Amino acid sequence: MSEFSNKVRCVVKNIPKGEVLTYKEVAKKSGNPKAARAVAQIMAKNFDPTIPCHRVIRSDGKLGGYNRGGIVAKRAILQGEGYCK
DNA sequence: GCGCTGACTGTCA
DNA sequence: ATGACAGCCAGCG
Repeated sequence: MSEFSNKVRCVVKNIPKGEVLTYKEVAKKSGNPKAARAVAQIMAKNFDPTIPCHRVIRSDGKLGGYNRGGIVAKRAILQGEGYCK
């Protein structure tokens, strides 16, 4: 695992309840503002149970995806935490 | 080292 | 506003 992936996990893990960061923001905080795609790649295949990946969304305001119950579960979790769009 | 893939993003028609 | 295109990056075979 490279340092970048580790950073990504750390950033996502630190997202407060009720808040959501875009892949771009996460990538930026991880050290690579242009690695939004890489972030998505890490989340998509190497999911970490300690990370609330459901708090990571697209810059469009769309949810993107979820590998742990589907986009539906993700939406439900966000709404449950207070993120209502 | 090369090429493919993907939960992305920004720009143009 | 919507769809198509190109650019970028890390992980894997």
